[in-house]
Amino acid sequence: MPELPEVETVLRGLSRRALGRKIVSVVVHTPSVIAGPVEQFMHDVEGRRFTSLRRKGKALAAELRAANGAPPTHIIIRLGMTGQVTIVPQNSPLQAHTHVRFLFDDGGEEMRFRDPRRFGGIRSCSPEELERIFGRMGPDAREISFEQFEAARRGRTGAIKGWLLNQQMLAGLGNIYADEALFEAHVHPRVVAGRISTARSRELLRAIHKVLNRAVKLQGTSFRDYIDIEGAPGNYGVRLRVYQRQGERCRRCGITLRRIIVCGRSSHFCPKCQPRPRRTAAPGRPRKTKDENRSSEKRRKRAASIFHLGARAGGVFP
DNA sequence: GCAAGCCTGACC
DNA sequence: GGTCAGGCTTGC
Repeated sequence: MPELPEVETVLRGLSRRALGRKIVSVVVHTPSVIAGPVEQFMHDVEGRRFTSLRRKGKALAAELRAANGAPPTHIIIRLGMTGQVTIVPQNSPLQAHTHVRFLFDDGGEEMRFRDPRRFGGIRSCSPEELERIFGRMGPDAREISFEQFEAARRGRTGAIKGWLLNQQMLAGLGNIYADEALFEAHVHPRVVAGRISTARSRELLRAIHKVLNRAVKLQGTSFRDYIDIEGAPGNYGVRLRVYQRQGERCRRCGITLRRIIVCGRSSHFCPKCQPRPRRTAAPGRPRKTKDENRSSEKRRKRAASIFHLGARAGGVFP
């Protein structure tokens, strides 16, 4: 799954292969993956050149500039669970679930956004909107200082696992690296975030940085769908210690690894290396189920909402 | 049936 | 305000 290291790998690939190139036209096969009006998106992108790339957490942003000196626009790409960005010849066969194509003016190539599960999406925005969206996220997980980490963690009553996955606390961890870092730091996923000792917390942040840095070096983990810009898988898979290894032996102590659900997410851990705390986060109560039918309207709203674009920020409640 | 990221909304 | 279940999607 694309988490911080996978997005970083895509960014590095794009800076080699897309930076400086001009997009002559955009083909949108699946409008619902674009947040906001498609015409606006095409207008913001066509005829502009990739001038810089940024990443925060799992979000990738590209700055686009026109030749006439108009203010720059940005596109933000979220890969979701199965998103892929590749650069291929324009005549290469179109794979199923290819949603958007950005045609370059030189060399007969194009950038493609493909996403079978459609949890990802793309939007265009102004520099100000980009700052607003990035500003809503916590510090990037690779850059967060221990002081920032502690300030965000203090007083939290939920499980550490859910806290690590909350992008407003720190941005970039998903299920794989959250589990790997918790194992590395000997922390049980159900420990109450705010009750971790300062010493242990320091270990945890060190583990997060270690796991992420190593994964960046190995160009990410390809669990199912992830590939880089050239279509190559990541190499961190062989380094996984707990993720999806339930039933297998812990490489550290030999005991059988387990899988439990914490905050609705599968969590893989070693019962011996990550002992269960005496006090755990209280599980949430069962909620009423919503009896709503799926609709294209709902899908459109969701595409907008993953970038905070929907009714809340857009029109109805400005 | 399960996996995932990330939103909304129901609860405290 | 914090916390977390539910739901979206589709291939395995």
